[in-house]
Amino acid sequence: MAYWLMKSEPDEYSIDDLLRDKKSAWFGVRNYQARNFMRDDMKIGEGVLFYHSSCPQPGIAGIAKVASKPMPDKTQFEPGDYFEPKSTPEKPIWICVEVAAVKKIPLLSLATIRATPELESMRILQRGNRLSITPITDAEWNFINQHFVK
DNA sequence: GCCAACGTTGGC
DNA sequence: GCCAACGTTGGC
Repeated sequence: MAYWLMKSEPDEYSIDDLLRDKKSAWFGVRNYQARNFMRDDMKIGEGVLFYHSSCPQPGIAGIAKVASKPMPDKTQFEPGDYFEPKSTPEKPIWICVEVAAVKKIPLLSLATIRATPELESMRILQRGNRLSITPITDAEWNFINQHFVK
């Protein structure tokens, strides 16, 4: 069992959107490392911290879980921002999973994460980290659930 | 809007 | 395969 943090810009897709939809494909990831986590490592039922990025109040806004096996990201075949000319249905380049809402939590702000010694190991705090999907350790997951999830 | 950090591209 | 140039991310 592993745990994950997934970033989303709330203007694009927020925890409230996921609660409304119950479940959503995590399409639009165009980074190989993040894709590989979805394709190779994420398993149905694993816990996800839903992180709001590029917004006035960045931080962890809710809990979700992995809800499907890996599947082709269909937006790579559609005209628009996510189109990938090198992809074919037989050999899709971009892979995603579905994510299901669990609950919203009181915002665990980036500032609070920074100020919490038990969370200083989190990948999102490390220098230059830009990955939109990062693993979360058991210790980090348990600490956040005990202290910040109601 | 700025800028540090990192990823990707493409010429050689 | 190297590496400079460019693009993107994301906090501030």
